[in-house]
Amino acid sequence: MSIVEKIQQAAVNSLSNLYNQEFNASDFQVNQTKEEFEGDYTIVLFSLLKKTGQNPAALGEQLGNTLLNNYADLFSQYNIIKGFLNLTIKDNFWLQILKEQFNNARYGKMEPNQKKVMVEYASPNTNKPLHLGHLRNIFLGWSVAEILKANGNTVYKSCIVNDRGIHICKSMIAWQKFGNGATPENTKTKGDHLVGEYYVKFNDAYKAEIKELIAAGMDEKTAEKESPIMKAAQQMLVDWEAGKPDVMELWAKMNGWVYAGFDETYNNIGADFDKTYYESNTYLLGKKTVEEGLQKGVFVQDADNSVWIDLTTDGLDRKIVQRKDGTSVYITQDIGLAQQKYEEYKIDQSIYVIGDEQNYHMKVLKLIAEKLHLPNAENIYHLSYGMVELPSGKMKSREGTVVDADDIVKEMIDTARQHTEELGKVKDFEPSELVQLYKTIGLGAMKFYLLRVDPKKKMIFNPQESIDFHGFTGPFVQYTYARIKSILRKEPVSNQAIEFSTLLPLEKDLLVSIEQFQSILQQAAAELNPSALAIYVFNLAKTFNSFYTAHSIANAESSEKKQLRLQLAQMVSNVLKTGMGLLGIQVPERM
RNA sequence: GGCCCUGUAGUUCAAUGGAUAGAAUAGAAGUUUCCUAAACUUUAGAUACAAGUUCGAUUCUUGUCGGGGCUACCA
Repeated sequence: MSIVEKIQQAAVNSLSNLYNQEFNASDFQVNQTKEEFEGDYTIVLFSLLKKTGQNPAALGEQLGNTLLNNYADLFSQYNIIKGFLNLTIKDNFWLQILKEQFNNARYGKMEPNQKKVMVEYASPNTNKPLHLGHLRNIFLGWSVAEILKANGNTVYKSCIVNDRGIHICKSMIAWQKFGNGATPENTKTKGDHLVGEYYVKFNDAYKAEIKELIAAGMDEKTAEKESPIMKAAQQMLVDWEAGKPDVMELWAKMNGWVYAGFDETYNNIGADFDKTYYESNTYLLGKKTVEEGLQKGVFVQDADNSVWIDLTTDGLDRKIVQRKDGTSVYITQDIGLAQQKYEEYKIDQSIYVIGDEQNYHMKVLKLIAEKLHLPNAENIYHLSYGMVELPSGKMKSREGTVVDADDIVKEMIDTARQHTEELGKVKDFEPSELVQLYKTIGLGAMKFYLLRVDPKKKMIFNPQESIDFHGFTGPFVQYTYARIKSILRKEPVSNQAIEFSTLLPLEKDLLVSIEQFQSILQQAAAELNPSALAIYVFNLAKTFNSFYTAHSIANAESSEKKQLRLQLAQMVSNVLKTGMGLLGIQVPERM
């Protein structure tokens, strides 16, 4: 039980006795006491005034007194300012945590429970490489999955690869036309980048053709339709759906290049999946669902045979679920896949990490699933995150402002190397250790920068700021960790329990913060919000740095103090490592 | 047009309806014979506007003004 819950429980018991009424924990708002007041935690009294018929001062006295008398092991003193009852927790409480947990590397993580969750994330198209927006998605999805695991859930990470459709055919046509047999090997180009180049070439050729046709007297709309290269792409899609062998072969070959490229990127940034779905396998799913939906009267068929769902009573529109030619649309296969996920894994919750531009789509998906009474429909959850923008505005492929994922990662690692070399602290490092260190720092900075913001909000990616290694950044936390490890290498922690006495303010601050770790983990899981964890870890590191500057560990005032501080430092390092790990960020032993 | 999101220091971000709105960075001033100065300390600086609900509003409601997204027989 957390200290906040303990306080709430104690308050419930106290007031229930005093007033012979029912109170529950949520009646008591317990906050950390503001720095300018004396105390550790504060009970806000205002909301209790009506129920007790007291004024704040009287109620505060009464409650404070009772708590002090009945929970003498927990509270040492209290004071009341306006409607706030400030409580000071006994040092012994904090010291007890240290005593029991200082050697527990798993501190904060929870025991396994029965819940199974799937987190779908990344979900790229195979016609171009990953970009900065994908990185936010990937870091977020991965971290949320790990946070849920740390809370005891069984988690499956999944990915749906968008490997079919007109966009893929565009790259294929352009490669046929302009490729001259180019392969990743003979061009020394990463496969996803190579395919992306042909996607761009297609669009260039397409634009040129339109221009030509317009010059020949055609109007723009017709020109767009009559462009030979576009017609060829459309024909290719038809051929693909018909399974034409040479088209299938080319498709498999080029997708293979892309997958190899993606795998390299995933590997490099530490993303992994338990299950990968391919749209080419799922796009026919959901046809049966359409049948059933018609039977149930959830869907209606128009005269031209297209199938629709009317969501106007839910404040949305009429939405198509099957074309007049009988083919599935995007949402149909999503319904099918949602069912398949459930059947395969019997999941209790299905989380989709998808940008907020698809809010409407996901709302429709869930509504349809509910109306069809699909199992676990109510547990479909769209983890909607905001777009990543540049200081100059939105990324636009047309204007060439899209930040490539591989490029930016490389740039971060390069900057880490450059900066580390300037500091000149790594003269005795092995070359392999250096490579690892630069990657740890560069990726750490990148991940922290993208995860420290509330996922729901759109964010600005400022290239200059993102490679800053000072302040609210990943490297700041990593540095704190490395400093602790440096001490612990020289001064081993004794495994013997030590009887401690009293705590200095900064020592207590650290323990108060450490105590909150599990609550933060629970909060991050409940909100599916890694930024809560990032902020927490940063604050803990900051507190430690203040402590480090103010008090010596190795040359502490007494051997008892030294042991206390060593254990404290070890606990901080454990929490930092666990917390950063859940963000997908490694921490170096030295830097 | 309809639906949804959003507006906090110069900038990027915090704040389950609670105390004097926190950080970081940029600015100003300092700290190294002492465990890693990628650090620490001090300082100045903000809730778009207007009503309402409340003991109390950055938070909830309404309106005004900004910014963004969605609204395809695309995915």
